[in-house]
Amino acid sequence: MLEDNYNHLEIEDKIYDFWEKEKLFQPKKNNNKNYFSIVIPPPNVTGSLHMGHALNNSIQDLLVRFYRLKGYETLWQPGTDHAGIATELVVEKKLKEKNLSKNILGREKFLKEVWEWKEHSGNLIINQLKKLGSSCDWTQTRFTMDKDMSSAVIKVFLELYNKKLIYKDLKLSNWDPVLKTAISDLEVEQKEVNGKLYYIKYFFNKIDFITIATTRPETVFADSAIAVNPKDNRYKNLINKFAKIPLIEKSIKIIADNYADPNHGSGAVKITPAHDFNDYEVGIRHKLEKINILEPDGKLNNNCPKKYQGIDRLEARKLIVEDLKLGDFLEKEESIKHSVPYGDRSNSVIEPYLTEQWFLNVKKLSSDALKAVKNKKTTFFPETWTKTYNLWLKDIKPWCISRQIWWGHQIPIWYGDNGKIFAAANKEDAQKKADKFYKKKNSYIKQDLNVLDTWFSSSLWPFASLGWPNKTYNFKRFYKTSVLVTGFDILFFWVARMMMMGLFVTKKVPFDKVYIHALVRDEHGQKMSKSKGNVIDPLELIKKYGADALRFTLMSMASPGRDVKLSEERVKGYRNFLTKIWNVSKFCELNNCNSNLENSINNVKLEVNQWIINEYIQTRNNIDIHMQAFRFDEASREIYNFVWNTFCDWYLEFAKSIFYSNDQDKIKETKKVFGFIFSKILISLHPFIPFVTEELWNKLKFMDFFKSPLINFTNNKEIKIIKNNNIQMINWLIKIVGLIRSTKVILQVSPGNFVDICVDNLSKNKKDFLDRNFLIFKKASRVENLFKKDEKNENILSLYSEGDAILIKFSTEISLKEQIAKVKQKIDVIKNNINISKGKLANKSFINKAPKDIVDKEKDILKNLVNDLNQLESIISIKN
RNA sequence: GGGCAUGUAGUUCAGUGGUAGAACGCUACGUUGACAUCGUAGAGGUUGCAAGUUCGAUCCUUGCCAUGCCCACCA
Repeated sequence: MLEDNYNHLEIEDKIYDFWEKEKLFQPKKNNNKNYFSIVIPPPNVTGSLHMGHALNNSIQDLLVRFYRLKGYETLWQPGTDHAGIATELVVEKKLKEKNLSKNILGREKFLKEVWEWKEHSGNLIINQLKKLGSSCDWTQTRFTMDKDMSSAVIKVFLELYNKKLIYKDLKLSNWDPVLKTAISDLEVEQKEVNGKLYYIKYFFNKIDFITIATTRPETVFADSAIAVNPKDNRYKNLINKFAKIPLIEKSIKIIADNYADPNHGSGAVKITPAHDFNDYEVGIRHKLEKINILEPDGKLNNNCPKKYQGIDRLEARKLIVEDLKLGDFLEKEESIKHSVPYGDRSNSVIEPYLTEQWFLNVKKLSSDALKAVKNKKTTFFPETWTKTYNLWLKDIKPWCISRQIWWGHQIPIWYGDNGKIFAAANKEDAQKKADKFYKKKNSYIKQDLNVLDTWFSSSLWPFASLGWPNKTYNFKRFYKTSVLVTGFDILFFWVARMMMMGLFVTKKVPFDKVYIHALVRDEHGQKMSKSKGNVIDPLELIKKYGADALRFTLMSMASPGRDVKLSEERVKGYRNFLTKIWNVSKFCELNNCNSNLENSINNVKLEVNQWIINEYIQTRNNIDIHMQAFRFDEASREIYNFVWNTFCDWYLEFAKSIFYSNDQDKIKETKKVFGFIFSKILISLHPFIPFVTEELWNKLKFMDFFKSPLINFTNNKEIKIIKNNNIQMINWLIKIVGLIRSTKVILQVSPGNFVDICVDNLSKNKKDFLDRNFLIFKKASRVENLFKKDEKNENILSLYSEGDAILIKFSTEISLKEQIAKVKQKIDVIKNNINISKGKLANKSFINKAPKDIVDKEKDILKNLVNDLNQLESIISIKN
């Protein structure tokens, strides 16, 4: 027996263990060409599940389960990402608690710590994904720092290096002084802040000076010129003269360059090639000296006066401004709003900093990536993201791929004496190369200390996680992958780079389609953040309402191109849906509705049973259409409406009437159909709410019957719509029931009261239909008997709807006041509609230009309206 | 500065060139047989504003307004 209430806490873990133990997440090999594969966006190994993951993985699991049930050979490839900087920060924080630091430990010991941390906490996120119901093939789980993944990374690096697409360069890069590493352009966030613009005087002699404006006065020591616009008449005569940098009295030249904007600041700008990207370019044009004034940690170095050395640049700024004031070098200061670059991980001010870094020439790779999307080898959904993708790739800059941290793939480059470079897959190979070059044994080599940007290995994920470069079954069978499901926030970081690398390495696009979902926000549309305190923890919701409820909520709200605004109320609502389904199955069990019908569906005779079969097929077809179009919101709505509004509200009630009758044939057939459709419902619902459906499949013995757990039940015999026009008339019957019910409410007759009706004025077809289906009609409408139309009684009323007329007789006195008022209201509405309709039909252009079926439809509408109007008016005249 | 979205019921969102839909919420009422985590009925709309195309626009076009996001730059 089924328990009274659905208890997700007991069931979800139990069901998950069952799936996992039975190895039901592994691809079921088939010999047809249909396969479906997804690689998971690997979560950070040290991360924990947030609402974005919940949405992302619910969508993936929905797709994977949907296609698995369709009989596709299906793989969901899982894994985690080593997340270089993020993980290093976490471990460093841990060390700090123990009064340790990575520098105290040294590289080797530190990395050991990180590995230990990974072993210790790396399964957390995976276990959380399991809570959600994710049906990944965990036996294939990969980690981006695993041996295989690492050798894939090195192989690709060397290939790119040998093609000269990876190169080393000394130039300005974004430098994070807290993390003490270079970062890529993408990792820099511009933030609008309140700052000051300082106007500083550079003197030519004791009296004359030129004023420049800067937001960064601390960089004066790095100045190597002052630029003015050659067309700027104010400064024309100063070009090629020398002015002195305040505080250090160093002379720098005034140069002419179009970069100087006469309308900006004072029109004269100081040029600091080593600390500003634009100035760097100017410096190259004018062959200016690059003076670096910062230590890697952002403190001023010995290129600055002693007084400021060792002081952080932001602190030094204040000191220098004070000193400029004292020396009368400061003309004025202005408060301004300007944007300042911040590191997305450390949240510190990023410095343009002159260092030697490794770069990947992505420009060369981008053209194939653009072409592939243009030729629709890969398509985006929603399509509009294509534009964003194109825009970014068209204007792509070299990717700085080296990081001065320790946790990551160390760059496979070795240096010999004099900095001679040996690129090799491992130390032995490098040694051999070096020895050959230096013509001696055990020549000195040292590996490059840098590691690769985490996104470098991530960009290889679709093929490397499937086993490349080995010719594994999974790689051959499942690449290119079917869909990539991801958020728009990593479109550049990840998606575009995977496209480039995938095409470069495998010559194939890594995925057929890219589904881009939006952000999950709170119910007011606010971004969830710890500081706002509006973070909804998916695990808490799962605990409270079940993973199924959370999943269904997320799917129902996953409308394309829109953020998901999540409120707990919604989750509660869908929890109720689960309860509803649970209760249907109790009904199913109570009435022994469990049978296979697939082979005898053509023998179903009752119209109501034929009707529900057709309604189901229609629903299933619609779900298929929506799923293929990535309309998970529409798909979930479709099944929700069918289950609740069609199956429960009507069919189940109809079935009751039959079950409680004496007609054994009808009972037998209806029980079969009820069980059959319910089993189909469980199948259709399973991708959305896998736990409860699997549990019920099992409990209702569908599993015994179909010889398969629901998760990979694929023996779906095609069932077809039953062709019989009368079946549709169940919907008409439902409308008549509604008419009787609402009439009772208007007249304030208790809904429990029975009435008699007269249907003599209906068409023969409808009368016959009602007669055949009187059993189910009777209970739903609470109609006791039929009466003849010549009967006279005070309590008889006519009801009209769309050309149908029935009489209704109440057993008690009724007050018609309410009804009359209602009818008058209705008459007004109809009159108004008649006017609109008449106006349309009187319009010659409409008649001539509108399509014929529209005009005919309009004529029909008018006919029905006039008909209803006449009948309604006759009621009023009688009752008055 | 450039670009991309989004404005529809109280709220969150669908949808359609031909009489505007759902869920939640709200109101009233409860028919013994799965379910009160329920059922029945109902109220609720100038589809952001304006112009254009059209026989007809909520839908297509343009402009404006509002909101959100992305990219670039800002001495």
